[in-house]
Amino acid sequence: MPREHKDPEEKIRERNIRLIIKAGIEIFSRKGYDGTRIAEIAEASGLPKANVYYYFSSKEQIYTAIIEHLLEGWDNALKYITADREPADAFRLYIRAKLDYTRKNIAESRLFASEIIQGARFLKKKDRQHIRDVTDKHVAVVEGWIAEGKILPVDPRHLFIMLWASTQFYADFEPIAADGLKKSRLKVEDYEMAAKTIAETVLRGVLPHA
Amino acid sequence: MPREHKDPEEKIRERNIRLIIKAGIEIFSRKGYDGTRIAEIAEASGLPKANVYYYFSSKEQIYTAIIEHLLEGWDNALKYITADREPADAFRLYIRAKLDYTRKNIAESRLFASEIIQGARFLKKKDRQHIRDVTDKHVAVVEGWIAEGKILPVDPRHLFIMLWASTQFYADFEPIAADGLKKSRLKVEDYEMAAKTIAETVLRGVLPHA
DNA sequence: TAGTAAGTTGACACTTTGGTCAGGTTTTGT
DNA sequence: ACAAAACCTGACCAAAGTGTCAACTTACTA
Repeated sequence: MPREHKDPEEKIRERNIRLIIKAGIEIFSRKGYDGTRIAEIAEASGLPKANVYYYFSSKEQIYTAIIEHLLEGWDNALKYITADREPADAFRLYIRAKLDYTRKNIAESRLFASEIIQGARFLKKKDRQHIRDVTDKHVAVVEGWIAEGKILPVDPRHLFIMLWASTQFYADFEPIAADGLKKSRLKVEDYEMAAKTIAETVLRGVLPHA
Repeated sequence: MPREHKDPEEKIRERNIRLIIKAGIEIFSRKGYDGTRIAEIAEASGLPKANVYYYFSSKEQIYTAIIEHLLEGWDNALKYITADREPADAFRLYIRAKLDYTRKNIAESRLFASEIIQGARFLKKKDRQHIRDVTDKHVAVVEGWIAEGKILPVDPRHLFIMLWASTQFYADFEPIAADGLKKSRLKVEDYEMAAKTIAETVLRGVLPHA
């Protein structure tokens, strides 16, 4: 067990932890929790295994640190659904931001997906609660729009699941998405086309008249 | 290595293989490939580990047998997109069938998702080709509908990804879907509501006038 | 610049795991 | 009933995995 350190802002410490987290994201995302070996994280981060254990007392601690870390980044893409925007703009921004974020953070996305598929074993209660709170807020906004007649009456929760699922898919299931698009790998243009298709379809699906 | 057997329809063999596959689906889906231990599959299937190895020569062989097995079942839900149907009916049937299949085969769905997230390491070339072929066929049908003016010009490939992603999500990411819906677990009604929302939204999104 | 805190690491202990095997029992065909 | 084929399994490896530790080096501080 590593000793308690005093914790001013240290240089070496920060750098090494960053390296470990970065390597961890990459490897956990490809191998899942159980499939990942600390030795591999050590190698990928350029540190000897024992040094990894100097900073983290267990595999689980590395993993949960990563989960914590990626949940922070998540929130940013989800801030576009606000009542003062027009629904069309809000959804378009949301879809683009989400696709952009997942494209630039594919490993994190997959790691999170892996964690959920395997039953959210290490996702803390407070983190799940946070996700629920954010969802509730967005749902309330959509319900407001429905009440104002700005969008058609559609179940907001299922609607968000649709958006989340559709945007997430390109990163999490890239091999299948690429096969479906007849590409060998996805490029930026594919993500742009995805944003366009999802936005157009969903907007026509929820906006009145049109 | 197990010897070659003559292979008439055997009773014991079939039963044991079925038990192993069944247990394997359950455990591989929860733990991923690397996280699964043969001993656990053995225990869950009620057979001693050595007996499992009597029927399968390696962990990988069990795993690929399962993948093969679930891809067969997959095709059935995907047969509803045919040119002689009206688009609205075809999409509705497709969405319902897909959600139904995933709901009744959650473990398989997750296993497949796990496999893809981890880079489709064991998905054979021919299986990927098969998926591509089926997609191509469906894409052609949708393109036909577009040419006839029966649906709006939308990228068929991204459209199918949207549908696949949305339907898949409820099974693969059940904890998150449940959180999003403010339920502790998903029930049949939730899947029905999902089908309704997805179908309504997408249909309004791709059908003309409406 | 001396002393202490922080960081580093090879080697090791212990456990788990995939896979093997030799010899046993049951089933099947004749 | 007999032999052959199919089936079963406890005991056993070698490899790989997690986590530990004592001794060493480097970095900071007064």
